[in-house]
Amino acid sequence: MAKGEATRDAILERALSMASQTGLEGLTLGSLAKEAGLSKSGLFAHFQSKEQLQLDVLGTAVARFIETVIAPALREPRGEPRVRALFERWLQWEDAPFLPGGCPFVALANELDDRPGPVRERLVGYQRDWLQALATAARIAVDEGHFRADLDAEQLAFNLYAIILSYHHFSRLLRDPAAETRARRAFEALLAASRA
Amino acid sequence: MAKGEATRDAILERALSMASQTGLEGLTLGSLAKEAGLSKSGLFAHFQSKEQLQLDVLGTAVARFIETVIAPALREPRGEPRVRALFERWLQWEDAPFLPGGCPFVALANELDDRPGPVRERLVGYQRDWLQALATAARIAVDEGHFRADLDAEQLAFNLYAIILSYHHFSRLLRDPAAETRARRAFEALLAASRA
DNA sequence: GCGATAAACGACCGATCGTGCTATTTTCTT
DNA sequence: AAGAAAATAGCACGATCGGTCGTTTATCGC
Repeated sequence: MAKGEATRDAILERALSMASQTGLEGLTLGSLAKEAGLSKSGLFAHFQSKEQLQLDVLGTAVARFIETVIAPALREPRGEPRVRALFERWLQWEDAPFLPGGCPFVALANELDDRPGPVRERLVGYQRDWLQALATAARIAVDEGHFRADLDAEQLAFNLYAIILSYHHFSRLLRDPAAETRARRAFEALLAASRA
Repeated sequence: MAKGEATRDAILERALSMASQTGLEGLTLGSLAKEAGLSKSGLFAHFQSKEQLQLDVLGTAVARFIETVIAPALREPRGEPRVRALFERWLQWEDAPFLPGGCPFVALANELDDRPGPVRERLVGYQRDWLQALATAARIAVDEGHFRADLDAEQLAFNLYAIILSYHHFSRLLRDPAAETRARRAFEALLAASRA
C-alpha cells in the first residue's frame, strides 16, 4: 500500500495548487485527473467523495502552513521577535511557489462563508486556532515586557489579519507592486503602537 | 420596450443578491431563472452571453455602492467627517439587506484575481476608482488641517481597506459578534494616528 | 382593435459535472 | 514465479452547464 499513498499525496499536492487558484468548487475531478495524469475514476478511487477530497486538500494546506509559517516562527525567541517572524512568514506564505493562486485560506474563506457543511466547519476551526496562536504570541510579548501591559491581544490579531488580507487584495487583484511595502509599513505602525 | 427593461432590472436585482453569496461563477442561468420566475431561455434573451450578464451584475453592484455609500458620504463636510462617513457607510454596506452574502466586491475579487478577462478588468478599474476616492478624501482632510501634513493618503486607503476586509472575514466566516467593535476600534486608532 | 414587434417559452445541443460498477493492469507477498 | 491484493482504467448514469432555435404569447403604436 505504498504506491497508493504516494500517488494520493501527489494528487493532493496538485489539488492544493489548483485550489489556490480556482477554489474548492472550481477544482473538478476531471481537470485534476488530467493534471495528475490518471483517469477520472482512478483518481476518484482514492477518495470516497468530492467532499472528502476537499477535506483532504484543506488538511494538506494546513500541514503546509504549519511547516512553512508556524513551526519556524515558534523557533524564534519569545516576544516581539516571534510576532515579527509570524507576520513575516505569513506574508511570504502568500507567494509560496506551490500556491500559484495565493493563500488558499483566503480563497476558501470567501467561497465557504455562506456554504454550510463539514468543510466550512473545519476551516473555521483552523482559523480559530490560528487566531489563537497569534493572540498567544502577542500575550507572550506582553509578558516579556515588549508590548504594553494593557494590549488587547485579540484586537492585535484582528489587525494583523487585516494587513494580510489587504496585502492579498492589493497584490493579487490589483497587482500593485507597492503592496508589500504598504503591508510592512502598516505592520511597523502596528508594532510601534503596541510597544511598551 | 418598457416591460423588457423592467424585468431586466428585476433579474439583475435578484442576480446581485445571488452573486453576493455564490459569486459570479456560481450564479448559473438555471438557478437565476428559477429565482426570477421565468424560463432559462427567456432570461437568457435579455443578455447576449453569461459574460454580459456578469458585467451587468457588476455594474448594478457599483450603482448600488455609489448611491448607498459614496453619494451620501460626499454630502458630509470636507475633512475628517467625510472620511468617517465613508468608512461608516462602507461598514454598513457589508450588511445591506439586498446583499445576503456580504460585499459582492470582496467575493468577486477573490474569484477573479486569477481569471483574466473583461469582467476582471472592469472590477479592477472600479476598485482603483474607489481607492482613489478614499485617498482624495484623506488628502482633503489634510488640506482642512484635520490630518497631519505628511500623511500618506494611499497608505491610509490601504489601511482602511484592511479593516473592512478583516471585518468581512471575522463577521462572515467566523461569525464573530465582536467583529464590528474590532473594526471600529481599529478605525479610531487609525484616525488618531492620522490627526494633526 | 389590429397589425407589428418585443418578450417569453419549450425543446434540444454538446460538454462536463460527481459518482457508481466492472474489468484490467500493476504492485506486493510468499 | 505464482497468486493475492491493491491500484487504475473504461464505461455509463442522470443532472446540469451555457447556449441556440423556432414558436407562441403579450405588449405597444396607431
